[in-house]
Amino acid sequence: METERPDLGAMVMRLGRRLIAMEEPILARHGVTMWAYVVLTGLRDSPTRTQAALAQSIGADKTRLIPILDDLQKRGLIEREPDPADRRARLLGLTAAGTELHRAIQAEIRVAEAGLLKDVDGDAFVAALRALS
Amino acid sequence: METERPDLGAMVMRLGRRLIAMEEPILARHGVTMWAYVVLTGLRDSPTRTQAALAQSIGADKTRLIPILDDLQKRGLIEREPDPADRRARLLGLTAAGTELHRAIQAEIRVAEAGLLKDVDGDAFVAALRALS
DNA sequence: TATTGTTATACTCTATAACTATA
DNA sequence: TATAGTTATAGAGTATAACAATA
Repeated sequence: METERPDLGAMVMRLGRRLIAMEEPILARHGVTMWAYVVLTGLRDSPTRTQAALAQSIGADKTRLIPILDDLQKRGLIEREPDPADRRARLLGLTAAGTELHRAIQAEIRVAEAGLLKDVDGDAFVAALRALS
Repeated sequence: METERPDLGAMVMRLGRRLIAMEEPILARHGVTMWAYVVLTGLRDSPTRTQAALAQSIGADKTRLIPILDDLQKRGLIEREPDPADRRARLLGLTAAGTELHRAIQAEIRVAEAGLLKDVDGDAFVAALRALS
């Protein structure tokens, strides 16, 4: 039997805001926005794609991606070159610098997450969250 | 030891989007927006307040509240009358109809939530989520 | 003609600033 | 003068529509 509680949605949203507040200083210290970090993560997980496919995989609009990719490319964090086989498409991937930046940021985020999870059964929570998300 | 997994923030955001997608048809069927439902919930949890206090408690701007309150009042779901002791303030509360509408919506949401949680240890997940949020 | 990426535009959401009325 | 609520305005974020290059 379950006691009175807030809606799942309300709790998840509050936790989401808390996590963003936690991550934002880390991202800022490394000079990337949340979306830029999401892009780096997306490219690390699946390095070669068209921009449209990347946009869909991270849940963003393809037009929103463009200034983000422009910036990441200018800073040497991603590669972005026309596909020789179909010059309409752009092959995307992390550079060594991009890979390292992502690794560094994610490492800090993991430390912060561990601090948050230490009061609960973290493994069980993460397992359930993975199944639900 | 923890296996490779997405960031907590990414998973929580995905779950949040999933929950919103789940709730939206329920809310639409009852003719209320997400914010209107949040307002009803806020007033049920703590019936009497100023609009500014309500806004803060639900994490909204006070100016955003106004058209929502206008609509809820016009539909007879909330009471909103000047405080006799300080006529600048508006005393807010649910009407019987508002209480019943909120109850009906929340009941449907709980059913939908149960469907979602049936594949995981729901009680443990909710307990951890409460603690974290 | 269809598709990828891009640019230009419009729309939605949200917050800021200015105003009215009470105190 | 200070505060609650309201209205008007501006800003950020996002999506839609039009365009250029390639297939």
